[in-house]
Amino acid sequence: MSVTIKDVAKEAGVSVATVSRVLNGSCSVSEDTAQRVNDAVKKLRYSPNFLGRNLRKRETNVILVIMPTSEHSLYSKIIMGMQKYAETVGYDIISAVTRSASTVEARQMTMLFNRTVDGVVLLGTQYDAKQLNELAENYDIALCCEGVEGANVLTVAVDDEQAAYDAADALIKKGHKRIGFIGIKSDTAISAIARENGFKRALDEHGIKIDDTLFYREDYEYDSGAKAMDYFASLKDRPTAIFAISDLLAISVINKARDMGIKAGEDIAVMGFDNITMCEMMIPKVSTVEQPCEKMGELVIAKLIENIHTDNKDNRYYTVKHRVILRESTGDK
Amino acid sequence: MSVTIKDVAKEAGVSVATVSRVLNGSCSVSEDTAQRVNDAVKKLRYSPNFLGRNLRKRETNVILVIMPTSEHSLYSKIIMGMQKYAETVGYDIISAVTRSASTVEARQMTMLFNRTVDGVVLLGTQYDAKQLNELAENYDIALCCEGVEGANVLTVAVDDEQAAYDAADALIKKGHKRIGFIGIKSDTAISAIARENGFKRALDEHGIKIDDTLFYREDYEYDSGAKAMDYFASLKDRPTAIFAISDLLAISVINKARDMGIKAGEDIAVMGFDNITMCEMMIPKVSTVEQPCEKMGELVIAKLIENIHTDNKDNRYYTVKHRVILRESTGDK
DNA sequence: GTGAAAGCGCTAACAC
DNA sequence: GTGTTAGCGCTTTCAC
Repeated sequence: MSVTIKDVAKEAGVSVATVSRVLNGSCSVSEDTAQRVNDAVKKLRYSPNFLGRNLRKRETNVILVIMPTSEHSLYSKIIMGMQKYAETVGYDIISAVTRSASTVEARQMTMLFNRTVDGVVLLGTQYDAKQLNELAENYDIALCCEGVEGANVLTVAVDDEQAAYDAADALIKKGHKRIGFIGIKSDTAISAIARENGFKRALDEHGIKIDDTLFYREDYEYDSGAKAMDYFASLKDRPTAIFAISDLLAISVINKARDMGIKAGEDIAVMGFDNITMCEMMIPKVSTVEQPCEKMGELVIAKLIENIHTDNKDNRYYTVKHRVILRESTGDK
Repeated sequence: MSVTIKDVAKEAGVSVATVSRVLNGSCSVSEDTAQRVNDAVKKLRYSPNFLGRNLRKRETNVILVIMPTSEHSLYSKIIMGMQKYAETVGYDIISAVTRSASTVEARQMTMLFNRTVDGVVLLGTQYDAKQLNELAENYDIALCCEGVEGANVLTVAVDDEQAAYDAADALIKKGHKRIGFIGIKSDTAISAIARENGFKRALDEHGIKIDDTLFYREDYEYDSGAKAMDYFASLKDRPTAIFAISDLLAISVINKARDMGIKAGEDIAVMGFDNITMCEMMIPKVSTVEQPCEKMGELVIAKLIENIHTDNKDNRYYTVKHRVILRESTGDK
C-alpha cells in the first residue's frame, strides 16, 4: 500500500542505503545518482516512514506539552513560543490536556515512556517533587510556568514572589492602603504561595499592617472572583484596591463589582496576574502582571532539547522577567 | 539504556513472544507465566517502545488536529470533546497550530505522510478542494467546523446558513428591521459565506429589503469589529441591531459602542456567533449562536476512526445542531 | 561512491 | 501454552 524506501531504490536502480544517504544529505553520493533518487522520490511521492527512522535513530524530534486546560490564553501563548522556536531546530511540539486529572496526566506521560516523544514539558502538574525527581532520572522533562517545591527538574517561570511584590507596590504607590488579596487555598501551588508572600512583603516594606480580613482564598474558577467581591463588599471598611493572582479572577471581580454599582478603575482599583488576551478586551481594560509567554516557551524548549542531547542534565530553575502593566482597572490609561 | 521486551523475557525466563502475548492480553498464556511476566515488567519498570510496536502494527492510534490558532476557545472546546471520546476508544489526540500559514500546515501534514499519526482533522485549512480530495485518496483526513466547497472529505460542522438565519430571525422577531451585518472578505471561507446567505434569507423571508450599506466585511481580527462599529455609527440612519459572524467581532463592537456612549443591549442589539467562553464574562453578556463543540469533536473523531479501519471511506458532510442563545447584548436576560 | 547486511523493538505466523 | 523466527522501514557500519 504505502511506498517504502525499497520501492524508491528499485525505481532509481540503486540500493536502499544510497536512497537513505540522499535523503539524509550525506555528501558521499554522486550528483547523478542523487538526481535519479530524487526523481524516483518525486515520481512515487515517497515520504519516509518516521516510525522506522525514529526506531532506528532512537529519537523522534517531538516534544509533548502537557497542560491542565487548553482554554487559557496564557498556555496558548506559551505553546506558540515553543512552536516558533522548535520549528527553527527541527522539532515538533504537540500538546495534550489533562483536565487536571492525575490519571489522565499519567496516561499521557506514557508517550514519553514508550518513546513516542523525546521529552515532556509540564505546564502545571499533579506530580509531587519525589515523583518528578524519579522521572527526571530516566527521562527528559521540564516544568514551565509553575514550579514544584523540592523538585530538581529543569524549570522556567517568572519570579512570582517579586512579581506580586511589584504589583502590590504599584497599588500602594497609587495611595492604596487597604488592599484585598484574592488567592487560592492550596499548600502545593507554589506560584500562588509565592504571590501571596510577595504581596505581604510589599505591604510590610511599606509599613502597612497585614489585615487577615483582607485575604480571600478559594480556587482559580471564574466564580471565585465574584464570591471574593461579595465578601470584600460586605466588610464595613471596604478595600480600595484588590489584587487577584489571576486575570480571570480579576475579571470576575470587575464584573461582579459592576453588578453592585461599583466601578473598577474609579471606585475600586483591580489588578490581575498573567496578562491574558482578555485583559485588553475588557471594559475597563485590566491592569496586570505580564508573564513573557513566548519567551518562556522558547527558553524551556531550548533547555530541554539541550538536555535531550546530553547526559549532564541541567535541572536549574530559570526565572524570566515579568512586567507590571497598568491599565484602566487601576485608574490608569 | 532503556529496557526492552528482551530484558523482560530474560528476567521472566520466557520468550519475547510470550511477553508480547501477556502485554497484549492474549488468552493463550498460563496464569503462572503471565504472573512471572508481569512481575518482571514491574521490577524492570518496563514500558513498551511504541515505535517498534507501531512500526509492526502499521498504526499509531494517534490523531493529529491541525488548527489555525490555539487562542480560540471554540477550538479548545472541540479538542476537549475529541479527547474525551478518543480516550474511550484507545486513541490519543495531539494538536498543532499553523498560525494560518499554508507552509506550516504542509509541514505538519508530514506527520500524516510519515505515519507518525493515523489521521488528521483540519479545523480550518489552507488547502483547496482539489488538494484535499487528492490527500483523502491516500490518507485519512477530516474537516471540522469549517467545510471546503467541493471537497469530498469527511466533514463535521453546523449548518451555518440556517444558524445565521435563526440568529437574524431572532433579531427580527424582536422588532429590528435595520440590522448591520459584519462578515469577512473572502470567497473561500464557506462558513462565512453561508452565514451571510442565511442572514439575507432571513431578511428576505420577513420582507425586509436588503440594504448594501448595512454590510461590513473585513476579517476575523478583533479590531475589525471596532471598525465596523465606527462605520455603522457614521451612517445617518444607524442600524438598531448588529449581527457579527464571530463572537470576537461582536465583543469588539460592544466595546467600541460603549466608547461611543452607545450601550449594547439597550441602545443597540448585538449578536455574535460561536458562543465562546468570553460571552458569559462580558458586560453585557453576549447573545450568540452556539456551536456544539464537544459534540462536533466527538463525532468527527468517531467517524475518522471508522474511516481508518475501512477501505470504504465515509466522506459525508455531517451537520450538527446549533442553538441561538439570547443574553443581555440583545436586551434579554 | 555504492551495496550488503545487521539490527532498532516489537508482533504474529508458524512450529512444536 | 510456549518458543523460534521473519520482518515492519529505516540508518549505518563494513566491505569493496
